[in-house]
Amino acid sequence: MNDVPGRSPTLDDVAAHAGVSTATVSRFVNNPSVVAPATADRIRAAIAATGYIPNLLAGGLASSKSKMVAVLIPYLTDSIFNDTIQSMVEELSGASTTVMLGLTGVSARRTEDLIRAALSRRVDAIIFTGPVTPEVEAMVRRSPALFIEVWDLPKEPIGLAVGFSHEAAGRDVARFLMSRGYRRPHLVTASGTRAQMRRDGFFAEWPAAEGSALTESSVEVPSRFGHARRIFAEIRRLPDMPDVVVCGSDYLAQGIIVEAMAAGLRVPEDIAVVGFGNSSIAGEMRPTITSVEVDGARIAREAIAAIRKHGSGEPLRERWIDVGFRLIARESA
Amino acid sequence: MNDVPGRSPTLDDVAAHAGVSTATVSRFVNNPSVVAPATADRIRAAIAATGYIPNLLAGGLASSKSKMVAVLIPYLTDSIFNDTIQSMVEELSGASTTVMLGLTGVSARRTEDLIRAALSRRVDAIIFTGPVTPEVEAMVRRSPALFIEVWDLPKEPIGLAVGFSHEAAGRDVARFLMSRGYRRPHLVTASGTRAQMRRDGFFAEWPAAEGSALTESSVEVPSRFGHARRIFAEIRRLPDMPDVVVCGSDYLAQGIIVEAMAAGLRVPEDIAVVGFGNSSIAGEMRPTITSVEVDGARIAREAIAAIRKHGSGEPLRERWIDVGFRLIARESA
DNA sequence: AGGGGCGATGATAGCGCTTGCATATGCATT
DNA sequence: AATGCATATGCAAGCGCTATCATCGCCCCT
Repeated sequence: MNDVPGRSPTLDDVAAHAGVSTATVSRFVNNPSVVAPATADRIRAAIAATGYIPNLLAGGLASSKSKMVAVLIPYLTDSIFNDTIQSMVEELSGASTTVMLGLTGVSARRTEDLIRAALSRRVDAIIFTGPVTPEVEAMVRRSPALFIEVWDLPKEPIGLAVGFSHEAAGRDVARFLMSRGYRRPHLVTASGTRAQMRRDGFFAEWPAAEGSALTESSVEVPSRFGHARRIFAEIRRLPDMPDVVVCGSDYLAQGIIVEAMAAGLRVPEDIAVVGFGNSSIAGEMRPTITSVEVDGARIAREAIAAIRKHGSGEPLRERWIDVGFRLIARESA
Repeated sequence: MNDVPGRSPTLDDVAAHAGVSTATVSRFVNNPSVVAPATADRIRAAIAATGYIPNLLAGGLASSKSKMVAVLIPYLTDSIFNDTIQSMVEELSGASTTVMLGLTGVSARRTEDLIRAALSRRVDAIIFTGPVTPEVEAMVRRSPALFIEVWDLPKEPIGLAVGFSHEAAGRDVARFLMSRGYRRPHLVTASGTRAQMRRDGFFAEWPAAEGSALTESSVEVPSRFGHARRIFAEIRRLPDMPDVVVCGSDYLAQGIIVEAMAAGLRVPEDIAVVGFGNSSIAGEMRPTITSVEVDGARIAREAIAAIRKHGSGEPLRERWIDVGFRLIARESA
């Protein structure tokens, strides 16, 4: 099957086999419609006969575009981004771009290493979520790669930001709970910046009205199911039980519900719960979980549309794309 | 900061700046210890001054090794592999290899495309899980990339297999449940091959003893939390209630527990539940979930050790690495 | 019939790095 | 002093593509 067993076939092999120049084969590979139909057929046959697989390292070097984008997120496990990543990877693969995945954790050092690695591969874009250190900013600014911050809308994005206002989301949740008559919310906030912003929004909106009280506790990022035991224990020790627990993720919300039920409480009658992210489980849990929906797929699409534009030389017109969010009231609150 | 603003600095720029040849800089970058300390210092300074970032496309082309490995899995969301992937990506990044992530879904077509894409990047290895079609096998066999099938131990691995016997795992669960006195198990099997193997193992082991009955239902892969409603409804319609539900993932097990509790049943007294994979939630759920632990981190380590060996020219001695599994009895069964 | 334009193809100079080979230097050995 | 052998560095030929420019027919228009 393989004409030259020792080494993998190259463009030259295909060209020789098809009786055309390498340039023509290259053109065919990148855009079949520019070669004459008859030639195309011969090349196609030659490719099949030789078992040719393009070498994108060489291609990328020559064209200085890698058709590769880096996706850098903090965690994979139980992560609120999972749905977004899933769509992102699907969309990108569909557009025949390779996804380089990096897990930054909370370490700035690691983030830097990953950015450097991405830049080393001359990625077309870096999709990033998390705090940007000055070092990272410096590296990224002088590179031609498009830098896309997702899930948030920083005041001064380096490249493009695709996300929503966490502060506004926090406010919305506060208003919703007030309107439902809750008076004693307990916030569980993860140490990450975005969660803090939602918390601040909530606090800003919550009225210091009579009979209303606001308590809180914190967890390490990410807001996981497993944190629920400790948090619930903390809540029970509070002098006055809160009437609703506001969580940083649906997983944590799920955990709180499980704990509450194990303690013999009813949700939402005895204690209500609000999640965040509208993960698939939110609608599947019993009771179903009131949550804030973020359109992860849309974030993915917008990011990729921007990458495509940027790739074809078009300058980006906007610096922020606000995809908004939507509070979905379900059974848990 | 950047000496030549228009284009990103190359090895030549650094070499000129440090007053050495490009070869020396290249050697320094790849293995600092081979250049004289004084030279090393000058080069280090030159790199800092120019803001040089190596171009791995060029490097890979020249050395025909990309320091990149492809990780191809079916899903990300709620996936039983999440922990494995997490460790895999961490380990790989630590070894300064880039991870190319591909989501195959259940489509053979897509799998092929992803394998082709990986091969196009001249990845050093492909870490794969899922069924291997003849087309994929053909492509992979003629490439120098190491092909590692994880999570399973196929009879004839193409390259290396790192996993465990699903059939044995199924048998173990069966024996465990018998010993605990369960008599009416209900199996929930996902349509994937590995889940089928566990099921077959379970069936082979389960005795057709008197008073014992075996029922089953099936779900699409992956075995998700969300399937629980339908499955539980199915179970309730059974003429005789099973005494234990055996699930293909801890997420599904979690879902069954939630459904059972919502229906007013006690777990495990009224109905017991067994999960699979020992995801973090297994030990955190209430009740904690009896599950089969698979050492995902070990799979990751073994795979990466093999890649490193393969990279340094050593031939692989073994074709299978059995990491085993361990049934962890907890509260749910 | 001549010229212009266009579509299809070929020739070829890099893209930025690695690496085998050659060279140079220093030091221990005879 | 002559020899040998590490060790440190330079030279230069590619790695397999892409993209620019040039060439060649061929058809259409005047």
